[in-house]
Amino acid sequence: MPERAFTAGLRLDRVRLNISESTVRRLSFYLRILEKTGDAGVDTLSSEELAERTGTTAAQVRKDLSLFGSFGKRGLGYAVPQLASELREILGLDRTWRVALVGGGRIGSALFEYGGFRHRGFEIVAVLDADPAKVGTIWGDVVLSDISNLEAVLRAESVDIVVLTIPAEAVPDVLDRVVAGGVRGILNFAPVQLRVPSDVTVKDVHMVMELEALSFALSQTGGE
Amino acid sequence: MPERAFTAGLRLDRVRLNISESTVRRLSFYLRILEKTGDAGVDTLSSEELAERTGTTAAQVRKDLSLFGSFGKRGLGYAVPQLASELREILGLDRTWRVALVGGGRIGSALFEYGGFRHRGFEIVAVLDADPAKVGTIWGDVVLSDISNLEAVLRAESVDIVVLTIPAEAVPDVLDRVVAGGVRGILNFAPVQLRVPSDVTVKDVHMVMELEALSFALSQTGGE
DNA sequence: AGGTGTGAACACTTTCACAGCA
DNA sequence: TGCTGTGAAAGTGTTCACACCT
Repeated sequence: MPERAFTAGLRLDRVRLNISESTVRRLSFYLRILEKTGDAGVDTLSSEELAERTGTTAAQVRKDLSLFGSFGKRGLGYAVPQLASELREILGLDRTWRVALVGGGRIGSALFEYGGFRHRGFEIVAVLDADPAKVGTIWGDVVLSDISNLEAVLRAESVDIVVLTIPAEAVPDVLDRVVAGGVRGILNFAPVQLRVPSDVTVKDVHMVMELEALSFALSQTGGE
Repeated sequence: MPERAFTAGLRLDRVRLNISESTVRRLSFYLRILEKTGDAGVDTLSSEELAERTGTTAAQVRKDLSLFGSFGKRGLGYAVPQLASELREILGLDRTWRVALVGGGRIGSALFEYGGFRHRGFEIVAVLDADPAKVGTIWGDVVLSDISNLEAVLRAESVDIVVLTIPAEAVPDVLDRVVAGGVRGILNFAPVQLRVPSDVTVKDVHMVMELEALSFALSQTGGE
């Protein structure tokens, strides 16, 4: 792995440091804003401006960034393209990730159709489902595989990340085989707790739970 | 030692108390587990068992529940149907919520197709889009409306919650009109920060940011 | 004995406030 | 002067440990 002398010390720190979930989510948001303002021809942004556009505070922005290095210029702010490039490297977005979609049902096909993943470097290289009627159908430039070949497909395609959109009942069996297939990152849409080895990272997207949280919030304020 | 008021006052406290995001998300998860185990014929669950199934700790479960009342029986645990019913009431799920889907593009139509919302009491009563070619098309039992009628449709259908699946550029204008339409809950899929009055609640679903968080996690451990 | 409810301790995150540099 | 980078303070959320009840 190539190292740059300039930031070499910081690079090493970051594996030891415990970077919080919330910090990472904000970094991703900062990057989005930087790309957007960069396209608009702006070449410098202050922590204050970044904070305003991402709904946080200037101090928070500076703290988040300072965990990884000193990217700003005092009195000026941050150089947009440079910081964007740093963030891409920090987030591991300076490469393409190979993604398998496990579950070709409604959510699965929706995510595939959506297409927003590919633009940001997440390429769907395989789609799998248990339904024999779906196996062999063409999805974009991918042929849907039988989930019984899960491990083999994951290894053959060098899959880094699995997007899991199967029903809750199917999870225990499929999850074991995803892990056995060497995958260490899972984006989970099934409304169950995934139990995985500590070297596997899971991020959950639970839309219904978010709706229920809205329901809670509306009930609170509405009842006053 | 100061004497505490008897538990009768807790219901009232709950509007004043600040319940954290994470607590609400866990409550929603507890409810799911309770419904699942209830269907399986189990009628008592300990905090330990609930914790195990939701990926948290027994102390956390008890703390979360104790914010709203004393629902358990010492030495026994929690009665499944009773606690489920309490949680539904706490979360405001003892009613139906009227939802409008604003944005009939890929994500929007995917969410509509998905159908998982209706089962949990979130009924989609309107779909809106700016594309003239889509206006008038039939979505289930709903006719897609022109987004230029947004406020009127929201009021006519007594919409409680908007699911926002429009492109980032369209957000500022549409958001103002959603708020003007009297909606106080928004499930946002657009990758921008929504600025809303304090009586409006927003929950974000940012799938690409979750993928980027996975990318970060994989880059960290992979480099060691 | 067994498991809840809860104050107190602890850990983590955010905000403050200001030194230091362009 | 303007804005970053960062220790210290404040605030929030989680875990511990045990009294208490069935």
